[in-house]
Amino acid sequence: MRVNKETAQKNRASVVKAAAQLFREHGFDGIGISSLMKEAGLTNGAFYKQFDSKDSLALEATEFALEQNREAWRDVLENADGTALEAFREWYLSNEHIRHRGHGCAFSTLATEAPRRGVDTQAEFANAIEESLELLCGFDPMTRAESLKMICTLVGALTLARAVGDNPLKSEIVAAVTNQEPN
Amino acid sequence: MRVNKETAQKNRASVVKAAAQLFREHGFDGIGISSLMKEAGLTNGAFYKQFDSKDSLALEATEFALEQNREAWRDVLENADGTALEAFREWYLSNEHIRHRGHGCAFSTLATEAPRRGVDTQAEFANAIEESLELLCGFDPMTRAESLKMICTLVGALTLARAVGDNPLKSEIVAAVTNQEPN
DNA sequence: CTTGATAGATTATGGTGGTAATCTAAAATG
DNA sequence: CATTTTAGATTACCACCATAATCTATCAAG
Repeated sequence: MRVNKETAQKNRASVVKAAAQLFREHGFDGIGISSLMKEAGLTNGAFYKQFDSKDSLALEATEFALEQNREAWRDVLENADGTALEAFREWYLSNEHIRHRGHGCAFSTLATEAPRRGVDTQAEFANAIEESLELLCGFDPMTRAESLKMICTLVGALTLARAVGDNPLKSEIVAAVTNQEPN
Repeated sequence: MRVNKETAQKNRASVVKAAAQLFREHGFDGIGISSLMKEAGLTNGAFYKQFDSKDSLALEATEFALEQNREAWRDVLENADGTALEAFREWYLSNEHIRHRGHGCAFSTLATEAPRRGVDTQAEFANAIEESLELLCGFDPMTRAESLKMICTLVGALTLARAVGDNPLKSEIVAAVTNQEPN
């Protein structure tokens, strides 16, 4: 049945949000439209009234996840207790973040999908990295290159820490990158 | 028709090899058994005479890819022209490597799949990282932590460089991590 | 208040995926 | 050489998937 324009907008947004989470958890090919819609509280049929195709949703969901990223980064950097950089590193490699892929850094979870997808997705990634980079540069006296390198290190560390399961290497990776003793 | 044991072994190996490539390119969910078998020069039906399931092949293919990794690393480190470390970094972030996901570093291409797969896969990852780490430590005067951090940086850089397509950020990422001027 | 438009539900549809049964011809066994 | 075994080919099966048609009830416009 029809719903008012406001509800329709909200529903659409909730699909994008659910997709942004589930794609990060399962990959684009790891989750289907029906599961996606169910998670958003809707059914199959509503999908094509809002989106052209799964691919088009994938692009939107990627944008959304990358935007969430930037907001989270800004939030952590702005509300840091000690130095912004230290706080950021520790938040980024916290056990919480390692555990929750669906709400975590989209660089780690979606970057490997980008090369298989279209140039639009890749442009989104480039754009998001650029903005995140500028954000980071603004908060600490680092050159662009230094900041960029730090992003690479953190993304690699998060990805690998997740890949080893509960192996001791996980703590060792975190420690090596945050310059602390492994626990 | 039946083939001799030697040929059967070779065929099996070629399936694992093809899988190791195609999984890196398309992800585990991005490629099907039939495509896999065709790439190996066989047909659908032969698959279940050699493997229990797609999942079991995924595990073997991951092992294989990770083993290829270690060999490639050793090769580059041993036959370096200048310092082993420099040569390694440059090889790792070469345009060749960035371009060819199917034959490139499995840390970058398969690590995000590991958390969704079983503990076996994760243990394989931990093992492979450990061995690669020891390899690296042996070649240059770096602590374990330093080597581990370097691996994270390189994996992150490769992954992100691939994600941005042909955007200028690609060269910038490579430059930032290899400490050279962006071209 | 009537009427046309439409978001979402229900229900197809065609294709593909993993898996398995059957067939076949060659290899292994004795 | 006769028999049994089996790797691979052919074909089938069932589930699931992306997509689409149809139905329905509400919204929006007049």
